[in-house]
Amino acid sequence: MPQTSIREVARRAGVSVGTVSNVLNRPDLVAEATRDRVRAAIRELGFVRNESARRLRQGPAAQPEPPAETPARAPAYGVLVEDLANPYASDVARGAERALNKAGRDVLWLSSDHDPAKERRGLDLLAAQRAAGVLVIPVGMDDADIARLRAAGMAVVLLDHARPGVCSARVDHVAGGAVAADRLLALGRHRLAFVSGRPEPRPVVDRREGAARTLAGAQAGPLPLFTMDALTPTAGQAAARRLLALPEVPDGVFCANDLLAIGLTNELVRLGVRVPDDIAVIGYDDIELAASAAVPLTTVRQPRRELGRAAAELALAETAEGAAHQHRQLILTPELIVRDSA
Amino acid sequence: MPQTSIREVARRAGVSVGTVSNVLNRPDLVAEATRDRVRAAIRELGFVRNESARRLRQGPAAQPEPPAETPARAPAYGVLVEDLANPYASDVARGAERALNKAGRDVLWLSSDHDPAKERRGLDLLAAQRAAGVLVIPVGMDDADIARLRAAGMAVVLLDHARPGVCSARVDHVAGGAVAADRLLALGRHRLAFVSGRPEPRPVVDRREGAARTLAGAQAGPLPLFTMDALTPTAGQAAARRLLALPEVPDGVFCANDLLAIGLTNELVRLGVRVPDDIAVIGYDDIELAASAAVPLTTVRQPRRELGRAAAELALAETAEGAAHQHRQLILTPELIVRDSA
DNA sequence: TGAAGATCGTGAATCGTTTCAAGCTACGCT
DNA sequence: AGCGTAGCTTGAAACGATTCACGATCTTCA
Repeated sequence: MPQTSIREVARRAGVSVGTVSNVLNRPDLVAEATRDRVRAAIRELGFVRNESARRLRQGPAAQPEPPAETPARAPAYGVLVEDLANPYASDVARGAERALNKAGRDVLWLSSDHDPAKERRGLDLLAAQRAAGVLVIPVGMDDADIARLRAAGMAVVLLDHARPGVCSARVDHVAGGAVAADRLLALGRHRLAFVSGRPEPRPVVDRREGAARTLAGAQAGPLPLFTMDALTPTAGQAAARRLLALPEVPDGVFCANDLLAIGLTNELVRLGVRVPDDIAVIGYDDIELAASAAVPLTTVRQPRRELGRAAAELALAETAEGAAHQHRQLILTPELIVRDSA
Repeated sequence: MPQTSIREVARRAGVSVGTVSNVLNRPDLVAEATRDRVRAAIRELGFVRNESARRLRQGPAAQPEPPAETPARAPAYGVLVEDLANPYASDVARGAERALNKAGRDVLWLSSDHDPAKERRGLDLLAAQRAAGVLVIPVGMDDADIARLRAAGMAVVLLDHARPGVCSARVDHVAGGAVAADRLLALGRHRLAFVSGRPEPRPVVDRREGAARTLAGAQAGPLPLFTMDALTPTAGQAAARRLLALPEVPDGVFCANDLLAIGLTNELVRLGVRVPDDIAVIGYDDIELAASAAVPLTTVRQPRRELGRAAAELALAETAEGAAHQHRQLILTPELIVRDSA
């Protein structure tokens, strides 16, 4: 396939390439008759602008967006999440996308599937494409990765993680863990358990630590850790069976996320355990399903949309300010949502 | 920011640009000492290849992937889904991604949010970037859109929809609706209802039609339609209340998807209705949550991963075969998964 | 010693678009 | 008639990487 170029459009319309480009980018500079002829040629030939050439020519500075035919566009932002199937991640990313779209920017999503190698590949892809920036829930990035992105002129914003010298937006998970623990204590629960997924990421560690510290402060018991193989409802079911098999069954459970908590609660109920009477369950995230679960879930809400929006704004600011940009670490506060499960 | 180019790397390493390019793409052609010098320069300068220039030069033919430094990559495929928060869509897309990754291709996700304008913008973005192809759950595409994509040299595969002259992969939703209806009839249910989301997409219409036809064939009653404002658990809750308010409460409900069915079932149970004894509920999709729901959901399974994989293979074939490619419409068969809810 | 390879490097041409100084017309004004 | 101006259009020079025919050196062997 020979890929129709601006040159052929020009020939067909009987004008120069410069004129075609003008029609595409500054139609007001072109006489109406000419404009129409060019537009017709574009349609007839099925011409689609080659963005690679455009970007190559334009250099890194690309402007927002003048009115245009085949829409001239600023480079897109990438959103790289750990797991597209996780409602927490996709909600954050959607919040970010909305804000970016509002600013006229396109968004590409990539997923690392918790695999550092895939994460790196995705980052390199964005860097090579000279994306405007990337918002990333990191799973294994190091400073060299960040340096490479910066070298490609990209803005970098970390989600749910912090690192000096890089913009980031996250919630205070230690505080989140603390409010969960407070709630369980207030309900008079003392045989507690923390259920989480396997390769403990920092945010989960923080939640546990926040809870554990609160318990310690209240002279309350320890917070044994139950590690499942993922943060999914299926893992939650397994966790329920594991807890019930314990010599001393807990009366309060704090789950690392809502999916886990929902699976766990459902399985408990199915096995005849009353929630919250026999066992109180607290989740984390407040995903949509938490409210409509069989036992509406008490949980620690993360302001996910806002998190995404805030991250998007940091990225846009970094892009706009260039070298003058001051990196900022945003920390939002999570909030306990009391429903039925605890 | 001046964006370090291959030229500066060359200068720093004391070689020509051609040699740097060779180090990048065919390192075996370069003497070891030179290679090391160039690699060092690349590292020191934080050089990142400009993919725009590469693609511009390479033209549409881009090859798979020789061993390389800064990985040279074939153009990516786009996956454009209607709604990233929908587990059906993300599972299909993940199946596709896995297959494409296995073939050494990168994948970018875009979401149309059910908005035809946003869909078009995403397609145009991919076309302008000269992506290798796109797998799309369409929400408003027309033939002109497809022509534009083709003109940009892209492979196009429709997911969950069919259209003459375009590759597609989907399940037979009429059959899916039929097995659901059969199940309800087998359970002796006759006051049935169909619950769905608002702007009825074709696949949902098909499900309903399959069910309605089966009922008609069995001389069984009509299948009244209840339209909610989305296919979400929250909408399912609302649907439950609406059904219970009916003068004649149904004893069997077929939901357009699992999220709806889960929300509906949970709300019914909470309101003291027994599922399936009082009301049997059948969902559609068999998402992960269906199995671990409070009342494990009887549902019509779509082989989502396979669907994605099949679509990916169609796309790869189209890319490989070029003009010789024969467009194919794949139709897979859904399967009833009996659990507790019906 | 000298010729034929083998091994490495070079540098100019190229991809498709944008940009911009310069050119061309037609028109109005003095 | 002469000049200035406004309105359009042109054509060539970038942008950064890849490619490839061609040189330059070095080995090897008669």
